[in-house]
This record gives sequence, structure tokens and C-alpha cells, in this order.
Amino acid sequence: MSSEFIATVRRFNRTVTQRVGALDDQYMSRDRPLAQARLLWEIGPGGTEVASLRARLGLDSGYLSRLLRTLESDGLVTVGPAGQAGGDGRVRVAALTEAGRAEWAELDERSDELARSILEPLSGQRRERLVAAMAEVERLLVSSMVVIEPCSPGDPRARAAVRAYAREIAQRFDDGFDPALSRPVRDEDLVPPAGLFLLATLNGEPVGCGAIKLHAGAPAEIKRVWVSDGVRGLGIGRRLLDQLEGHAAEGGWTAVRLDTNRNLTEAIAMYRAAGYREIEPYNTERYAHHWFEKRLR
Amino acid sequence: MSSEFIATVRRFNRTVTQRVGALDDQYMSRDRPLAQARLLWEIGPGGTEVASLRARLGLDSGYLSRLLRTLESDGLVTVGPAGQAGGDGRVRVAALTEAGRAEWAELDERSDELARSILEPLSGQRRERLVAAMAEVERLLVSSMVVIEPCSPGDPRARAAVRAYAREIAQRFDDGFDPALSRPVRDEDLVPPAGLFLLATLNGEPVGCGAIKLHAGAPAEIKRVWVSDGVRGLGIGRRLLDQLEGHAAEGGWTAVRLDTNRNLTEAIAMYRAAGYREIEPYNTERYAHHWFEKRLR
DNA sequence: GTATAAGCCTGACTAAAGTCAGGTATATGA
DNA sequence: TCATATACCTGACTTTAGTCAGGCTTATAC
Repeated sequence: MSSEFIATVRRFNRTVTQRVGALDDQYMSRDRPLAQARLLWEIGPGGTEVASLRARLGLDSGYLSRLLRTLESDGLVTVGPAGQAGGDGRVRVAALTEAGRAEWAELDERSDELARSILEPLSGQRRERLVAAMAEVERLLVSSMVVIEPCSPGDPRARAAVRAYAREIAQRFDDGFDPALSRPVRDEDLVPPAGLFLLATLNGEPVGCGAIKLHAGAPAEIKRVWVSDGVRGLGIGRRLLDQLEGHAAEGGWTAVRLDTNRNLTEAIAMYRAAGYREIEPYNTERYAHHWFEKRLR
Repeated sequence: MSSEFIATVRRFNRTVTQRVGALDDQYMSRDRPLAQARLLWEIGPGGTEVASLRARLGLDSGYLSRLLRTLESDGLVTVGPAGQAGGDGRVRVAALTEAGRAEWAELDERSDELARSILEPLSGQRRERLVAAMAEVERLLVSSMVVIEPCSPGDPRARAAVRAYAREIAQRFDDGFDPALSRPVRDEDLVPPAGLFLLATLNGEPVGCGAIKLHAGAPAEIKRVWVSDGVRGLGIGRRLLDQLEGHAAEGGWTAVRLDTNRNLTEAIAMYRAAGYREIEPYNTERYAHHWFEKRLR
């Protein structure tokens, strides 16, 4: 990687942590410890499950409990059982009280202030350029924060991703989607050595997936490629494809193929851009209109 | 200011502090407390005055002393009197030992690593876009960190700025610059109500200046507009001009003028862009080739 | 039903970060 | 020369952040 690039990123890191990072802490913690302020902020007006707070802030379970007790005794927060009847009885939800919402609004206001203090000194034109560049950096940073890892298809996060995938195609296919009418995919076919399931996560939340079946004596088959709405257009789909193809190539396969629906236009565009060529149908998938193949070097 | 802009800046702040800020801390403090690592880093291979460290890191004097003692007893740093003979005998300089330099290099390497970890997951094209956007953000953030304030012309930082100004024009004028041959500017003419001296600083370091003399019964006169090399092109000159003009306008002046040398082409371009029109010479300044005037609203 | 795991909690602890009140030596202005 | 300020230091202290072991309750797999 070019040292020019590295140098630019380092300069960026330094300037930004100085200007934004340090000030953010300052703004946040004007009258209570930083950890408490952050927690209060993260709970938000809508309330949040304790487990989710732990994950997002990366805190020790005991430490978080103690922080919650402090906020509770300050009358800012109530921690109670999860609202949903029939839900997991172990899960607890932190919610803001009236006073807590007021303090949250104060933090929100400070966050606005910080943003204003950054834009204020700039002339109109420069201001627009800064905002545009920030939007670009933000988007690309998010994309670089997405982690793609092999995952058991039985993992709850994998299940959630596949459910989201099914929900989406049900919405987009002309005639909905009934799994019973589609060619089934069994979990065990997506576990090495038979295949592989990849999960893409952003801060632990599933935002994409993709799987490959390594058919004996036939091209490998790519299935269930899905990228969540919020992170589309960031190249996640392409990264999933690349890794799946890499896995097949490592196993000695020389071609991969897949079928897809005519309504999934971005996906089709992506397959073409990634080097897939349209081929004759190789199966009788009820919902497929296009079949693609890519030869691996 | 548009709430759209604010929202973008806030999203940026959040993503970046998460991705860069948090990781930066982690990378930095892998085997010693964050404060120590930061300090070691800030001292750098060249050594740094203790006062400057205090300012840059914003630390309590006692706390900093203690941190330095720790690094000293770990054999990483030596703190001694400032090198320069005849200098201020109270000032002390922290310098890295051999071991300190090694550890500094390690931190430097980690900083590279962090940068790489950000770029790594991106495809070539996205990588380029990210780096370009980061460079833009960095530049504009720096410009928004520059603080412009009235300052006594006798202030050491003001003196330093004026010295830098003189050094630069001496270099750029065809026949050098001898203050004795130029029309003199007395400090007291740049102090309210006779005039005003503005100092532009970045993290406390002077990076620009500008002054105005409010002549009784004549247009106000702008003098000593200088912007340091490193922050040129960020609109600092324009901000200095705006504030000086504003000061004159508040005092009831309806026009400002200035003289300049033909070699200062960017300055001349800036004056024109800011609404200055070239006029006949209004003085006999030895080094001037152009005279400009701007009418205030 | 039983074993095991997950989610949250408390108690006991440590390390890091930061504050404050002086103290010493050097510099500076009258 | 003397009063005052500055740069750095030490000692004594508090707060914040974080860790770890274990406990209780609810869920899940067999």
C-alpha cells in the first residue's frame, strides 16, 4: 500500500482525533463522568436492551451494571424487564426517565454545538466542500468497518441475516417468495467441507451474508447473497463474492455459478462487473430468470 | 446553518470517533498507560520543551511532571535543561533515550498499522476515494481550527508572526526588504482605538496576522497581512481581511486601503477577489507596486 | 427433569487519571 | 535589590475506569 496513502490517513487521524475526538469527550462530560454520559447517550429516548449497550460500548458486564445503578440512583434511568411479553425473561431494558430525557436532550444539543463549531469558521463554499468530504469519508469508513467472517448457518445472527434476505426477496420478486417452492438449501451443505457461510457484520450487527456450496464434480454454487439496505453500494457484496470464490478456488474448484431473479438488478449488475457471464439454465429454480458462471483462474 | 449539514457532521463525528478514536487509543496503549504512550509519542525523536508538551496535551503541570518521572525511571526519557546557552534557565527539555526512540518507533509503526487497517478492506478505487476525501477533510478541519483573535502587537507570538512576515517578504521582494527603508508601523498605532492587530493561531502557534490603522479623516489602512506557508489556501487571509474590515466599519470608516508588492501574487489575487479595486498610489512606500481600496458597504 | 449456558447482578479489588496546595529555582520589572 | 511572576517539581489526595470471581434467575439442549 502506498506510503503516500498511509501518510494521508495518519494526518487525518491525528487532526480528527484532536479536533473531534478530544472535543467530543469534553462536550459530552461537562458535568458527569464520560462513561456515564456516553451510556446515557447510548440508551437514548427510546430505551435500549442492556446487552446491546454492553456490545456497543464494549463494557464489562459488571461495570455496566454499576454505571446503570449510578444513573438509576440519580433518577435518570430505569432498568426493567424487557417490554415484550413472552420475550426472554433474562433480558433487561434501560429507559430514560423524564429527567434522563432532559439530560439526553442537553447532550444532543452539545453534539449540535460541536458540529456548528466546526462549520462556523468556514466560508460558505468551504463549508459545503467539508460536508461533502465528510459524507464521503463517513460512508467509506463504515464500509471499512464491516467485518466478513465465516459463520455457522445456525448462528442466530446468520439466521437473522437469512430471514432478512427472505423478507427482502419476498418483497421484490414479482410473485413473492415461498421457500417451499424454491430449491432448498440445507445448513449442513454450507458447513466446511461441503460449503461455507459468510456473515458480514457492522459493530456486531449482521448487515450481509453469502454462502457457497461446493458440489462434488460440478461447479461450486453461490447462494443467499444479501446486503442490508443501509450499507448497499459500499462494495460489501463484492467482498462477499470475492471471499466465496476464493474459498472455492482454494478447494480446487475452477468455476462458480449462481441463479438469480430478474428484479434484483443491482445484484445482476454486480455479478457482471465481477466477471460473471450469463449461461444457460443449469437448474429448475422456480424463481430464477438468469444463470451466471465465472471461471476461477 | 442547515440542519442537513449539522446532521452530516454529527454522523461523521460519531463514525470517526468510533473507528479512529477508539482504535487509536487501543493501538497506542498496548503495553503502557495511554497517557504515558501519548506523552512519549509527543516528545518525539527530536525532544520537546516541557511547557510545549503541557500545552499540546492539555495536562496539569504536576501530572505531567509525574508522567515524565515515570518515563525517566523506565529509562525512556531524559529531562534536562534547555540546550541553548543563554536561554531561559527554568525551561526544561524532554528527550528520548535510545530505548525511548525504539519505543517511539514502535508507536509509529502501530500508527501505520492503524492506517493500513482502515484502508485494507477497501477495493483500490474506494481506497483512492477515501484517501482523497480524508485529505480534503483534514485540510478544511485544520482551517476551522485556526483561531483569529485581537492581540497586542507586543505579544511574543505577535512579534514572532511579524518576524516571519518580514522574513518572507525579504525573500520574495526583488530587492529584499530593509525595514528602515519602508514606511514604519508603530505598535501604538495598532492598538485600539488607533488600530487593531489580529493574530491567527493553530493550536497556540502563530500562523498568520494582519493589522489595521484607523487614520483620522482618511480611509483605514491594512498592514502586515501574512499567512504561514503551511496553512495557505485555507481562506485564513480572507478571514483576517474580513475581520479587519469589520473593525473599521464598526468604527465608522467607509473605506480601507492597502499597498502591496508585485511579487505577492496570491495576496493580490485575494485582494481582488475580496472586492478591492486598484487605485492610484496614495503613499510613497518604497516596496509597493500596487495600491488597492475597498469601500465598506 | 437435569445439566449447561446466558443475561444480569454484587462485592472486592487495582490501576490510571487527574487535582490541588505548596515548594524551589530562575526571570523580570520597578 | 526586592517584589512578583514563571517553569517545573513533590506530596497527598480523589475520582474514574476497569477487572475478576462468584451468585441469582431464566433459557435451552438433551
